[in-house]
Amino acid sequence: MKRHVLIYGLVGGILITLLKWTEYRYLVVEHSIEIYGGLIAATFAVLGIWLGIKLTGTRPKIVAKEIPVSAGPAFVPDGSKQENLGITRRELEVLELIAQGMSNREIAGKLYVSENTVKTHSSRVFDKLGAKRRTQAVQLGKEFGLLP
Amino acid sequence: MKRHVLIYGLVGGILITLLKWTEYRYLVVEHSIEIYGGLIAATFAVLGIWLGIKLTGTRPKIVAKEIPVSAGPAFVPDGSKQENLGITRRELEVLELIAQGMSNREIAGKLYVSENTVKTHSSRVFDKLGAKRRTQAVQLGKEFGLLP
DNA sequence: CCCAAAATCACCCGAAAGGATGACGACAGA
DNA sequence: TCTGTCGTCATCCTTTCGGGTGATTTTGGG
Repeated sequence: MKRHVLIYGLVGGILITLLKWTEYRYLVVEHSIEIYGGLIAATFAVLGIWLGIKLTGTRPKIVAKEIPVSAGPAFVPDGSKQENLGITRRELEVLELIAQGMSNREIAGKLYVSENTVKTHSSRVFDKLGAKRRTQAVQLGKEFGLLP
Repeated sequence: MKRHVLIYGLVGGILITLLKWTEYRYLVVEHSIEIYGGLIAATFAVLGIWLGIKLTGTRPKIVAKEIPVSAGPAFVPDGSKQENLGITRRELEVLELIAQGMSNREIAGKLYVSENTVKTHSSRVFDKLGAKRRTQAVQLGKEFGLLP
């Protein structure tokens, strides 16, 4: 900032010297006073504008700009975990429906199979997950990345 | 922006008129030319600075500012939802433990109460959530923002 | 074609969960 | 002080779950 003021003063000095010279050169001319004034006005106006821009332009106003970032992680089922746990498609399917709060009977209806079938699937998936209850199976399923 | 240029022109006109007047008034005085020039210089310098500031000040530089936003979801329990559903502290507490996959017996042990007490709490919270099963209660609890 | 894995279904039994109801003490607010 | 809510516990009964076992059918890969 000090640099600008210094430059401004310097340029001012040079201008004054210059004007002093033009003064003696054009004072004889009629209406030279208007030309002289206009010149000074124009010069200092430009100079002022430049100074003004310099004074404020280098200090950018900080504007908070909200950036959405990521809203939904977009769940992707962990196929590798599913594999090394030996969980089959059907079993995972049943687990998902369990996680949605459905009963064995409801799941059986949705999958067009008997309730007993659902029970075997769920029993197996509980075994593989190491769960004793369906709520625990859901919890573990999420931890393993099998469920959203 | 156009307004500023207009004001600038107007002030300029007034200044010129003013200077025209001072010209005839002080031209007789020795060295009035220097005073005159200085006056114009100062005036237009100030004017220029003002214009420069106006020209740049209203155009704030946009600086991207990353705002954490997500990263850690940092779950906050929805107290209002809990209230307008009429769910008490204890009931929510039981619901949370259910969501972690615990059995009624385990919950009873953890809370130092009888299993029957846990069953009443869970029954009540199921009622208030409109759930028929504990897995469904967990699912609904998450949807209502009561659980992480 | 054959085999292994997967999916299907059945039956039994015990454990867990859930519904309904009643009761009692603590505590806060009217 | 009276009342309502909350938390606690119990009992009875039904439903759902989960474990165990066995069996049949489908299906995909060698």
